[in-house]
Amino acid sequence: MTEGRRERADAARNREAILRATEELLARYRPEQVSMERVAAAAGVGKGTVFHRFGSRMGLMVALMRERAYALDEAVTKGPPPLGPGAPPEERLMAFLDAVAELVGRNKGLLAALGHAATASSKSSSSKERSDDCAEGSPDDSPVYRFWHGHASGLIAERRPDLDAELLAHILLGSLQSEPVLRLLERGESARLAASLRVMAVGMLAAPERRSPREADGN
Amino acid sequence: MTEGRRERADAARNREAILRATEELLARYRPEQVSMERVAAAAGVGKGTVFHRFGSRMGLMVALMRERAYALDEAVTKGPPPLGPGAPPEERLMAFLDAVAELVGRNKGLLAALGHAATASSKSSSSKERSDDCAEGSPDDSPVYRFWHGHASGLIAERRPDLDAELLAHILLGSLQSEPVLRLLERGESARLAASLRVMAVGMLAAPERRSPREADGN
DNA sequence: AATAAACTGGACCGATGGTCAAGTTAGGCG
DNA sequence: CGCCTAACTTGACCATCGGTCCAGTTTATT
Repeated sequence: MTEGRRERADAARNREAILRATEELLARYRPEQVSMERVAAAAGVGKGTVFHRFGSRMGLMVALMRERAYALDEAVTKGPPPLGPGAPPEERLMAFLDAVAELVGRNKGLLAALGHAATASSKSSSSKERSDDCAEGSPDDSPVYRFWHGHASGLIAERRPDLDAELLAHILLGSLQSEPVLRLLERGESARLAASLRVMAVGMLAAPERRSPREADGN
Repeated sequence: MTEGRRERADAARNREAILRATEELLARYRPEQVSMERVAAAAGVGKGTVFHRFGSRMGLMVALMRERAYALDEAVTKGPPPLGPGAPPEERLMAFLDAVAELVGRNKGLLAALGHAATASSKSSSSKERSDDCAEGSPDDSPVYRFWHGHASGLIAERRPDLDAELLAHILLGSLQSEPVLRLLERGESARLAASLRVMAVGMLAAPERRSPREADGN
Protein backbone atom coordinates (compact mmCIF):
# COMPACT_ATOMS: atom_id res chain seq x y z
CA MET A 1 0.00 0.00 0.00
CA THR A 2 2.70 2.36 0.95
CA GLU A 3 4.49 1.04 -2.04
CA GLY A 4 2.10 0.53 -4.87
CA ARG A 5 4.84 -1.53 -6.27
CA ARG A 6 3.64 -4.91 -7.25
CA GLU A 7 3.26 -7.05 -4.21
CA ARG A 8 1.84 -10.44 -4.69
CA ALA A 9 -1.56 -11.17 -3.23
CA ASP A 10 -0.31 -13.98 -1.01
CA ALA A 11 2.52 -11.82 0.23
CA ALA A 12 0.09 -9.10 1.22
CA ARG A 13 -2.06 -11.63 2.99
CA ASN A 14 0.89 -12.94 4.94
CA ARG A 15 2.06 -9.48 5.82
CA GLU A 16 -1.32 -8.78 7.27
CA ALA A 17 -1.39 -12.07 9.15
CA ILE A 18 2.02 -11.39 10.67
CA LEU A 19 1.03 -7.91 11.77
CA ARG A 20 -2.13 -9.26 13.33
CA ALA A 21 -0.32 -12.07 15.09
CA THR A 22 2.23 -9.66 16.51
CA GLU A 23 -0.56 -7.45 17.74
CA GLU A 24 -2.24 -10.37 19.42
CA LEU A 25 0.89 -11.72 21.07
CA LEU A 26 2.03 -8.31 22.19
CA ALA A 27 -1.30 -7.77 23.86
CA ARG A 28 -1.16 -11.05 25.70
CA TYR A 29 2.49 -11.49 26.63
CA ARG A 30 5.46 -9.48 27.77
CA PRO A 31 7.37 -7.98 24.85
CA GLU A 32 10.53 -9.97 25.43
CA GLN A 33 8.52 -13.17 25.36
CA VAL A 34 7.26 -12.42 21.89
CA SER A 35 10.02 -13.93 19.79
CA MET A 36 10.09 -13.80 16.04
CA GLU A 37 9.60 -17.54 15.99
CA ARG A 38 6.43 -17.28 18.00
CA VAL A 39 5.14 -14.54 15.80
CA ALA A 40 5.77 -16.70 12.77
CA ALA A 41 4.04 -19.66 14.34
CA ALA A 42 1.06 -17.59 15.43
CA ALA A 43 0.74 -16.12 11.98
CA GLY A 44 0.92 -19.55 10.44
CA VAL A 45 3.97 -18.82 8.32
CA GLY A 46 7.62 -19.75 8.43
CA LYS A 47 10.14 -17.78 10.36
CA GLY A 48 11.95 -16.90 7.16
CA THR A 49 8.87 -15.20 5.80
CA VAL A 50 8.67 -12.85 8.72
CA PHE A 51 12.25 -11.77 8.23
CA HIS A 52 11.82 -11.50 4.51
CA ARG A 53 8.91 -9.13 4.96
CA PHE A 54 10.15 -7.00 7.78
CA GLY A 55 13.89 -7.38 7.78
CA SER A 56 14.30 -7.60 11.52
CA ARG A 57 12.49 -7.50 14.80
CA MET A 58 12.92 -3.78 14.78
CA GLY A 59 11.40 -3.53 11.32
CA LEU A 60 8.36 -5.48 12.41
CA MET A 61 7.78 -3.30 15.42
CA VAL A 62 8.24 -0.11 13.50
CA ALA A 63 5.83 -1.25 10.82
CA LEU A 64 3.22 -2.06 13.42
CA MET A 65 3.78 1.21 15.20
CA ARG A 66 3.44 3.13 12.00
CA GLU A 67 0.14 1.46 11.31
CA ARG A 68 -1.15 2.35 14.74
CA ALA A 69 0.01 5.92 14.56
CA TYR A 70 -1.44 6.57 11.15
CA ALA A 71 -4.77 7.85 12.43
CA LEU A 72 -3.12 10.32 14.76
CA ASP A 73 -0.91 11.64 12.01
CA GLU A 74 -3.94 12.23 9.85
CA ALA A 75 -5.84 13.98 12.61
CA VAL A 76 -2.90 16.21 13.32
CA THR A 77 -2.15 17.23 9.77
CA LYS A 78 -5.64 17.59 8.37
CA GLY A 79 -8.15 17.01 11.12
CA PRO A 80 -10.42 19.43 12.96
CA PRO A 81 -8.96 22.28 15.07
CA PRO A 82 -8.41 20.91 18.54
CA LEU A 83 -5.79 18.57 17.18
CA GLY A 84 -5.47 19.71 13.59
CA PRO A 85 -4.42 23.12 12.30
CA GLY A 86 -6.49 26.14 13.23
CA ALA A 87 -6.31 26.23 16.99
CA PRO A 88 -3.71 28.17 18.96
CA PRO A 89 -0.42 26.34 19.57
CA GLU A 90 -1.05 25.77 23.25
CA GLU A 91 -4.31 24.01 22.72
CA ARG A 92 -2.94 21.99 19.89
CA LEU A 93 -0.02 20.89 22.03
CA MET A 94 -2.36 19.88 24.82
CA ALA A 95 -4.63 17.98 22.51
CA PHE A 96 -1.64 16.34 20.91
CA LEU A 97 -0.15 15.25 24.21
CA ASP A 98 -3.50 13.87 25.27
CA ALA A 99 -3.75 11.93 22.05
CA VAL A 100 -0.22 10.61 22.20
CA ALA A 101 -0.66 9.58 25.81
CA GLU A 102 -3.77 7.68 24.92
CA LEU A 103 -2.13 6.06 21.92
CA VAL A 104 0.87 5.07 23.96
CA GLY A 105 -1.40 3.78 26.68
CA ARG A 106 -3.17 1.49 24.29
CA ASN A 107 0.12 0.26 22.90
CA LYS A 108 2.49 0.04 25.80
CA GLY A 109 3.51 -3.43 24.79
CA LEU A 110 4.56 -2.24 21.40
CA LEU A 111 6.45 0.67 22.84
CA ALA A 112 8.37 -1.59 25.16
CA ALA A 113 9.07 -3.97 22.31
CA LEU A 114 10.33 -1.11 20.20
CA GLY A 115 12.67 -0.06 22.91
CA HIS A 116 13.71 -3.62 23.51
CA ALA A 117 14.69 -4.14 19.90
CA ALA A 118 17.99 -2.34 20.18
CA THR A 119 20.12 -5.31 19.23
CA ALA A 120 22.70 -5.29 16.49
CA SER A 121 21.73 -6.01 12.94
CA SER A 122 25.10 -6.01 11.27
CA LYS A 123 24.52 -7.64 7.95
CA SER A 124 21.87 -6.66 5.49
CA SER A 125 22.35 -7.47 1.87
CA SER A 126 20.02 -10.37 1.12
CA SER A 127 19.13 -9.24 -2.35
CA LYS A 128 18.33 -5.58 -2.56
CA GLU A 129 16.36 -3.57 -0.09
CA ARG A 130 14.12 -4.84 2.60
CA SER A 131 10.57 -5.05 1.35
CA ASP A 132 8.91 -2.81 3.90
CA ASP A 133 11.47 -0.50 5.35
CA CYS A 134 15.00 -1.04 6.46
CA ALA A 135 14.67 0.45 9.91
CA GLU A 136 17.93 0.61 11.73
CA GLY A 137 19.27 2.30 14.80
CA SER A 138 17.38 3.32 17.88
CA PRO A 139 13.61 3.29 18.16
CA ASP A 140 13.59 7.04 18.25
CA ASP A 141 14.74 7.13 14.70
CA SER A 142 11.47 5.64 13.61
CA PRO A 143 9.41 7.85 11.33
CA VAL A 144 6.66 7.81 13.91
CA TYR A 145 8.80 9.36 16.60
CA ARG A 146 10.28 11.76 14.11
CA PHE A 147 6.85 13.01 13.21
CA TRP A 148 5.69 13.32 16.78
CA HIS A 149 8.77 15.17 17.79
CA GLY A 150 8.63 17.49 14.83
CA HIS A 151 5.04 18.36 15.56
CA ALA A 152 5.45 18.98 19.27
CA SER A 153 8.66 20.83 18.70
CA GLY A 154 7.04 23.07 16.12
CA LEU A 155 4.15 23.94 18.38
CA ILE A 156 6.42 24.82 21.25
CA ALA A 157 8.64 26.95 19.07
CA GLU A 158 5.64 28.72 17.67
CA ARG A 159 4.51 29.81 21.08
CA ARG A 160 7.88 30.33 22.71
CA PRO A 161 10.61 30.89 20.15
CA ASP A 162 12.98 31.74 22.94
CA LEU A 163 13.02 28.23 24.35
CA ASP A 164 14.87 25.12 23.28
CA ALA A 165 11.82 23.64 21.62
CA GLU A 166 13.55 20.61 20.19
CA LEU A 167 14.90 19.48 23.51
CA LEU A 168 11.72 20.23 25.38
CA ALA A 169 9.76 18.16 22.91
CA HIS A 170 12.17 15.29 23.42
CA ILE A 171 11.76 15.56 27.15
CA LEU A 172 8.01 15.66 26.98
CA LEU A 173 7.79 12.75 24.58
CA GLY A 174 10.58 10.86 26.26
CA SER A 175 8.78 10.77 29.54
CA LEU A 176 6.17 8.58 27.88
CA GLN A 177 8.71 5.84 27.45
CA SER A 178 9.67 5.42 31.06
CA GLU A 179 8.47 2.29 32.72
CA PRO A 180 6.73 3.85 35.69
CA VAL A 181 4.66 5.91 33.30
CA LEU A 182 3.97 2.94 31.09
CA ARG A 183 2.88 1.02 34.15
CA LEU A 184 0.46 3.77 35.00
CA LEU A 185 -1.03 3.66 31.55
CA GLU A 186 -1.27 -0.07 31.91
CA ARG A 187 -3.52 0.44 34.87
CA GLY A 188 -5.80 2.58 32.80
CA GLU A 189 -4.95 5.85 34.44
CA SER A 190 -4.26 7.69 31.23
CA ALA A 191 -6.39 10.61 32.40
CA ARG A 192 -4.07 11.10 35.32
CA LEU A 193 -1.09 11.15 33.00
CA ALA A 194 -2.76 13.58 30.67
CA ALA A 195 -3.47 15.91 33.56
CA SER A 196 0.13 15.97 34.71
CA LEU A 197 1.41 16.34 31.21
CA ARG A 198 -0.86 19.35 30.95
CA VAL A 199 0.59 20.85 34.07
CA MET A 200 4.06 20.55 32.65
CA ALA A 201 3.16 21.89 29.25
CA VAL A 202 1.18 24.80 30.59
CA GLY A 203 3.94 25.79 32.96
CA MET A 204 6.46 25.52 30.20
CA LEU A 205 4.54 27.67 27.77
CA ALA A 206 3.64 30.25 30.37
CA ALA A 207 5.47 33.54 30.11
CA PRO A 208 8.70 33.75 32.09
CA GLU A 209 7.56 37.00 33.68
CA ARG A 210 5.14 38.75 31.49
CA ARG A 211 3.66 37.26 28.42
CA SER A 212 3.50 39.18 25.23
CA PRO A 213 0.32 37.89 23.58
CA ARG A 214 1.39 39.25 20.27
CA GLU A 215 4.42 37.04 20.23
CA ALA A 216 3.11 34.34 18.00
CA ASP A 217 -0.38 33.23 17.25
CA GLY A 218 -1.09 34.03 13.65
CA ASN A 219 -1.14 31.24 11.16
CA MET B 1 24.12 -3.48 56.37
CA THR B 2 25.65 -3.68 53.00
CA GLU B 3 28.04 -6.19 54.48
CA GLY B 4 27.34 -7.75 57.81
CA ARG B 5 27.60 -11.15 56.25
CA ARG B 6 31.02 -12.61 56.23
CA GLU B 7 32.44 -12.42 52.78
CA ARG B 8 35.70 -14.05 52.06
CA ALA B 9 38.61 -11.84 51.08
CA ASP B 10 39.04 -13.44 47.67
CA ALA B 11 35.36 -13.05 46.99
CA ALA B 12 35.49 -9.37 47.77
CA ARG B 13 38.49 -8.96 45.53
CA ASN B 14 36.72 -10.66 42.68
CA ARG B 15 33.61 -8.60 43.18
CA GLU B 16 35.68 -5.50 42.89
CA ALA B 17 37.48 -6.79 39.82
CA ILE B 18 34.20 -7.60 38.10
CA LEU B 19 32.74 -4.19 38.85
CA ARG B 20 35.86 -2.51 37.53
CA ALA B 21 35.91 -4.62 34.40
CA THR B 22 32.29 -3.83 33.70
CA GLU B 23 32.99 -0.15 34.14
CA GLU B 24 35.87 -0.35 31.73
CA LEU B 25 34.02 -2.30 29.07
CA LEU B 26 30.91 -0.16 29.35
CA ALA B 27 33.00 2.93 28.78
CA ARG B 28 34.65 1.50 25.70
CA TYR B 29 31.91 -0.49 23.97
CA ARG B 30 28.20 -0.35 23.29
CA PRO B 31 26.16 -1.84 26.13
CA GLU B 32 24.78 -4.74 24.12
CA GLN B 33 28.30 -5.71 23.16
CA VAL B 34 29.29 -6.09 26.77
CA SER B 35 28.30 -9.69 27.40
CA MET B 36 28.63 -11.40 30.72
CA GLU B 37 31.27 -13.63 29.27
CA ARG B 38 33.37 -10.69 28.22
CA VAL B 39 33.00 -9.12 31.61
CA ALA B 40 34.17 -12.34 33.20
CA ALA B 41 37.14 -12.58 30.86
CA ALA B 42 38.11 -8.97 31.43
CA ALA B 43 37.90 -9.44 35.17
CA GLY B 44 40.00 -12.55 34.97
CA VAL B 45 37.41 -14.83 36.53
CA GLY B 46 35.09 -17.53 35.31
CA LYS B 47 31.66 -16.74 33.95
CA GLY B 48 30.07 -18.64 36.76
CA THR B 49 31.65 -16.38 39.32
CA VAL B 50 30.04 -13.34 37.82
CA PHE B 51 26.62 -14.91 38.03
CA HIS B 52 27.27 -16.21 41.50
CA ARG B 53 28.12 -12.74 42.72
CA PHE B 54 25.50 -10.69 40.94
CA GLY B 55 22.76 -13.13 40.04
CA SER B 56 22.11 -11.78 36.59
CA ARG B 57 23.08 -9.16 34.11
CA MET B 58 20.52 -6.90 35.67
CA GLY B 59 22.00 -7.46 39.11
CA LEU B 60 25.45 -6.49 37.90
CA MET B 61 24.21 -3.30 36.34
CA VAL B 62 22.18 -2.33 39.35
CA ALA B 63 25.12 -2.93 41.65
CA LEU B 64 27.33 -0.74 39.52
CA MET B 65 24.69 1.94 39.32
CA ARG B 66 24.26 1.92 43.03
CA GLU B 67 27.95 2.44 43.50
CA ARG B 68 27.97 5.39 41.14
CA ALA B 69 24.94 7.01 42.68
CA TYR B 70 26.20 6.75 46.22
CA ALA B 71 27.84 10.16 46.27
CA LEU B 72 24.71 11.88 45.08
CA ASP B 73 22.64 10.15 47.71
CA GLU B 74 24.99 11.33 50.38
CA ALA B 75 24.99 14.91 49.13
CA VAL B 76 21.24 14.94 49.02
CA THR B 77 20.60 13.53 52.45
CA LYS B 78 23.34 15.18 54.45
CA GLY B 79 25.23 17.56 52.21
CA PRO B 80 25.27 21.36 52.12
CA PRO B 81 22.07 23.33 51.35
CA PRO B 82 21.93 23.75 47.63
CA LEU B 83 21.47 20.01 47.26
CA GLY B 84 21.10 18.90 50.84
CA PRO B 85 18.44 19.91 53.36
CA GLY B 86 18.10 23.54 54.30
CA ALA B 87 17.32 25.27 51.02
CA PRO B 88 13.79 25.91 49.77
CA PRO B 89 12.21 23.01 47.84
CA GLU B 90 12.43 24.74 44.49
CA GLU B 91 16.13 25.30 44.69
CA ARG B 92 16.74 21.82 45.98
CA LEU B 93 14.78 20.37 43.09
CA MET B 94 16.76 22.39 40.60
CA ALA B 95 20.05 21.42 42.11
CA PHE B 96 18.94 17.82 42.24
CA LEU B 97 17.89 17.77 38.60
CA ASP B 98 21.18 19.33 37.62
CA ALA B 99 23.07 16.72 39.57
CA VAL B 100 21.06 13.83 38.22
CA ALA B 101 21.44 15.09 34.68
CA GLU B 102 25.16 15.27 35.14
CA LEU B 103 25.34 11.85 36.73
CA VAL B 104 23.27 10.36 33.97
CA GLY B 105 25.40 12.11 31.41
CA ARG B 106 28.54 10.59 32.77
CA ASN B 107 26.96 7.15 32.83
CA LYS B 108 24.83 6.90 29.75
CA GLY B 109 26.34 3.57 28.91
CA LEU B 110 25.30 2.13 32.21
CA LEU B 111 21.85 3.60 31.89
CA ALA B 112 21.38 2.05 28.49
CA ALA B 113 22.69 -1.25 29.78
CA LEU B 114 20.27 -1.10 32.65
CA GLY B 115 17.41 -0.54 30.29
CA HIS B 116 18.73 -3.19 27.98
CA ALA B 117 18.75 -5.78 30.71
CA ALA B 118 15.04 -6.41 30.65
CA THR B 119 15.37 -10.05 29.74
CA ALA B 120 13.71 -12.88 31.59
CA SER B 121 15.32 -14.38 34.65
CA SER B 122 12.88 -17.14 35.37
CA LYS B 123 14.68 -19.47 37.69
CA SER B 124 16.56 -18.50 40.78
CA SER B 125 17.08 -21.04 43.46
CA SER B 126 20.79 -21.81 43.50
CA SER B 127 21.03 -22.21 47.22
CA LYS B 128 19.64 -19.31 49.16
CA GLU B 129 19.68 -15.71 48.22
CA ARG B 130 21.91 -14.02 45.75
CA SER B 131 24.97 -12.68 47.43
CA ASP B 132 24.65 -9.03 46.49
CA ASP B 133 21.06 -8.25 45.78
CA CYS B 134 18.49 -10.18 43.91
CA ALA B 135 17.39 -7.42 41.59
CA GLU B 136 14.49 -8.44 39.48
CA GLY B 137 11.98 -6.69 37.32
CA SER B 138 12.39 -3.43 35.51
CA PRO B 139 15.32 -1.10 35.97
CA ASP B 140 13.04 1.41 37.60
CA ASP B 141 12.64 -0.89 40.54
CA SER B 142 16.26 -0.41 41.39
CA PRO B 143 16.91 1.20 44.74
CA VAL B 144 18.68 4.01 42.98
CA TYR B 145 15.66 5.02 40.98
CA ARG B 146 13.47 4.53 44.00
CA PHE B 147 15.54 6.98 45.96
CA TRP B 148 15.69 9.55 43.21
CA HIS B 149 12.01 9.39 42.66
CA GLY B 150 11.21 9.61 46.33
CA HIS B 151 13.37 12.67 46.70
CA ALA B 152 12.06 14.57 43.69
CA SER B 153 8.53 13.58 44.51
CA GLY B 154 8.88 14.83 48.06
CA LEU B 155 10.25 18.17 46.98
CA ILE B 156 7.47 18.72 44.50
CA ALA B 157 4.81 17.78 47.02
CA GLU B 158 6.33 20.08 49.57
CA ARG B 159 6.01 23.04 47.28
CA ARG B 160 2.78 22.11 45.55
CA PRO B 161 0.71 19.64 47.57
CA ASP B 162 -2.14 20.04 45.12
CA LEU B 163 -0.28 18.38 42.28
CA ASP B 164 0.33 14.76 41.46
CA ALA B 165 3.89 14.87 42.74
CA GLU B 166 4.61 11.19 42.30
CA LEU B 167 3.69 11.18 38.67
CA LEU B 168 5.40 14.44 37.91
CA ALA B 169 8.58 13.13 39.43
CA HIS B 170 8.35 10.05 37.25
CA ILE B 171 7.87 12.20 34.19
CA LEU B 172 10.80 14.44 35.02
CA LEU B 173 13.12 11.55 35.81
CA GLY B 174 11.78 9.40 33.00
CA SER B 175 12.70 11.93 30.39
CA LEU B 176 16.33 11.31 31.26
CA GLN B 177 16.08 7.80 29.94
CA SER B 178 14.95 8.61 26.45
CA GLU B 179 17.50 8.03 23.75
CA PRO B 180 17.42 11.48 22.19
CA VAL B 181 18.21 12.96 25.56
CA LEU B 182 20.91 10.40 26.24
CA ARG B 183 22.40 11.22 22.86
CA LEU B 184 22.50 14.85 23.82
CA LEU B 185 24.31 14.07 27.02
CA GLU B 186 26.69 11.97 25.03
CA ARG B 187 27.63 15.03 23.07
CA GLY B 188 28.44 16.82 26.26
CA GLU B 189 25.55 19.23 26.19
CA SER B 190 24.44 18.51 29.71
CA ALA B 191 24.15 22.22 30.42
CA ARG B 192 21.55 22.51 27.71
CA LEU B 193 19.59 19.68 29.24
CA ALA B 194 19.79 21.20 32.69
CA ALA B 195 18.46 24.48 31.36
CA SER B 196 15.43 22.90 29.77
CA LEU B 197 14.78 20.76 32.79
CA ARG B 198 14.80 23.96 34.78
CA VAL B 199 12.24 25.53 32.51
CA MET B 200 9.93 22.60 33.02
CA ALA B 201 10.40 22.47 36.76
CA VAL B 202 9.97 26.17 37.25
CA GLY B 203 6.82 26.25 35.20
CA MET B 204 5.47 23.29 37.08
CA LEU B 205 6.10 24.77 40.49
CA ALA B 206 4.79 28.20 39.54
CA ALA B 207 1.71 29.43 41.34
CA PRO B 208 -1.48 27.71 40.20
CA GLU B 209 -4.08 30.49 40.54
CA ARG B 210 -2.23 32.77 38.24
CA ARG B 211 -3.35 31.02 35.13
CA SER B 212 -6.40 28.94 34.57
CA PRO B 213 -8.69 31.16 32.54
CA ARG B 214 -10.42 28.26 30.92
CA GLU B 215 -9.67 24.61 30.79
CA ALA B 216 -6.84 24.77 33.25
CA ASP B 217 -7.79 21.68 35.20
CA GLY B 218 -9.57 19.75 32.51
CA ASN B 219 -10.19 16.06 32.72
C1' DA C 1 1.04 -23.23 -21.04
C1' DA C 2 5.38 -21.52 -20.19
C1' DT C 3 8.52 -18.82 -17.61
C1' DA C 4 10.78 -15.59 -14.63
C1' DA C 5 10.32 -13.24 -10.60
C1' DA C 6 8.53 -13.19 -6.13
C1' DC C 7 7.66 -15.64 -2.26
C1' DT C 8 7.99 -19.39 1.35
C1' DG C 9 9.64 -22.38 5.06
C1' DG C 10 12.52 -24.55 8.11
C1' DA C 11 17.11 -26.30 8.92
C1' DC C 12 21.01 -24.03 10.37
C1' DC C 13 24.42 -20.58 12.62
C1' DG C 14 26.87 -17.94 16.18
C1' DA C 15 26.02 -15.69 20.33
C1' DT C 16 23.95 -14.88 24.69
C1' DG C 17 22.05 -15.20 29.42
C1' DG C 18 21.87 -18.43 32.72
C1' DT C 19 22.69 -23.25 35.34
C1' DC C 20 25.19 -26.83 37.69
C1' DA C 21 27.95 -30.32 39.72
C1' DA C 22 32.50 -31.06 40.90
C1' DG C 23 36.72 -29.30 42.45
C1' DT C 24 39.43 -25.62 45.17
C1' DT C 25 40.47 -22.59 49.02
C1' DA C 26 40.11 -19.51 52.89
C1' DG C 27 40.26 -19.21 57.61
C1' DG C 28 38.14 -20.37 62.30
C1' DC C 29 38.96 -23.85 65.79
C1' DG C 30 40.74 -27.35 68.59
C1' DC D 1 49.83 -26.36 63.43
C1' DG D 2 46.88 -28.95 60.84
C1' DC D 3 42.14 -29.97 59.90
C1' DC D 4 37.59 -29.48 58.29
C1' DT D 5 33.68 -27.13 56.47
C1' DA D 6 31.38 -23.75 54.24
C1' DA D 7 32.22 -20.46 50.86
C1' DC D 8 33.91 -19.88 46.56
C1' DT D 9 35.34 -20.86 41.61
C1' DT D 10 35.04 -22.82 37.22
C1' DG D 11 33.95 -23.94 32.51
C1' DA D 12 31.25 -27.19 30.12
C1' DC D 13 26.53 -27.27 29.08
C1' DC D 14 21.65 -25.75 27.96
C1' DA D 15 17.72 -23.41 25.86
C1' DT D 16 16.63 -19.82 23.07
C1' DC D 17 17.06 -15.96 20.20
C1' DG D 18 17.76 -13.02 16.13
C1' DG D 19 19.08 -13.65 11.74
C1' DT D 20 20.68 -16.25 7.19
C1' DC D 21 20.23 -19.32 3.31
C1' DC D 22 18.57 -21.66 -0.42
C1' DA D 23 15.84 -25.28 -2.48
C1' DG D 24 11.26 -25.67 -3.57
C1' DT D 25 6.54 -23.39 -4.46
C1' DT D 26 3.32 -19.90 -6.21
C1' DT D 27 1.91 -15.96 -8.83
C1' DA D 28 1.16 -13.23 -12.70
C1' DT D 29 2.38 -12.01 -17.21
C1' DT D 30 2.85 -13.08 -22.19
